Amino acid sequence: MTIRAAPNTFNLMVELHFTPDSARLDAVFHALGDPTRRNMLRDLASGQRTVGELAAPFDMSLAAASKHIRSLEKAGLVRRTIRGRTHVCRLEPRALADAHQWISFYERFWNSRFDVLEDLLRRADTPDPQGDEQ
Amino acid sequence: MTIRAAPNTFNLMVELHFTPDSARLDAVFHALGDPTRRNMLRDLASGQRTVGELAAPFDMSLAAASKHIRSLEKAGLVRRTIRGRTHVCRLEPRALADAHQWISFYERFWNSRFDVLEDLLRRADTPDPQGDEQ
DNA sequence: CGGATTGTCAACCGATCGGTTGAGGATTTT
DNA sequence: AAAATCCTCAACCGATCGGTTGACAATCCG
Repeated sequence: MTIRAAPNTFNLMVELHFTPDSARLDAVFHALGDPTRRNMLRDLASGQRTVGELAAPFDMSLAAASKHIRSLEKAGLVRRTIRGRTHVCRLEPRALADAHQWISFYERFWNSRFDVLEDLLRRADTPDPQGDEQ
Repeated sequence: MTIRAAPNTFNLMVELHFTPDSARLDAVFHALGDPTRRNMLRDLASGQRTVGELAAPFDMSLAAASKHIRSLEKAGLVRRTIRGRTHVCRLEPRALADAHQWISFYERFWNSRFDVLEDLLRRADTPDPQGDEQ
């Protein structure tokens, strides 16, 4: 009889090439991939908003907007506090910072003074078989 | 008889609250919202890769990986040049820069020394009706 | 030529997405 | 108590997503 680690969520995620980090980024980028939700975030940058206020600018049912907000919440981009019958939403910048940082890894590829050189280097590491392109 | 602007794609997009800019961000964030595609970008940061090389690390068919690459391409995150029978992919940093810049708008919400003050100010612009929270 | 190699395409599948409607819970207002 | 307000929930719908398989186009190699 061998001692085996009990299967758990974390092992599963590792096995499937997921990390908690990756799962969060999935949710954040997915949330950002919709213009309605991006507009809601813009709105929240000016201050807290109720669900109704967030929904107002959009030509859709309140239920639909509510789902968008829920998705923002799931991604950690928005926090909600219930005050009586109204739900007040605030921007939660941490998740945005995470996404920002992830993208920052690639910053050197667009804002370095050595753009051209770097590009050449990146191309060079697969030797060019002197063929025509296209 | 009135002179009316001929309907065109741009007008349609404006009317529907889309801008070309927004559509691009949709594609970019959507592409980034999948761990397979993010891993592919990481790979491309080390140099150009063929479709086969990009697909190799993943436990999925080549056709599936090919679709991911296509989605990265559609988002402008990757450029492809066909060289004989192999397709060589390179990172295209501009789209990433756009996404990065979009998120940067919110930078003040996470890295300012006035985090707490700003938060108070954002909360303050909707007057607090002295009620209990939750 | 014939056979690998590289990659796309089209059809299909189940799951998720983004929207709707209707019902109703909870709270506030009258 | 009754009505209005704020919002969620559940069921449903068509479209898109992420994967599969099989066929095949194109190129390289023997």
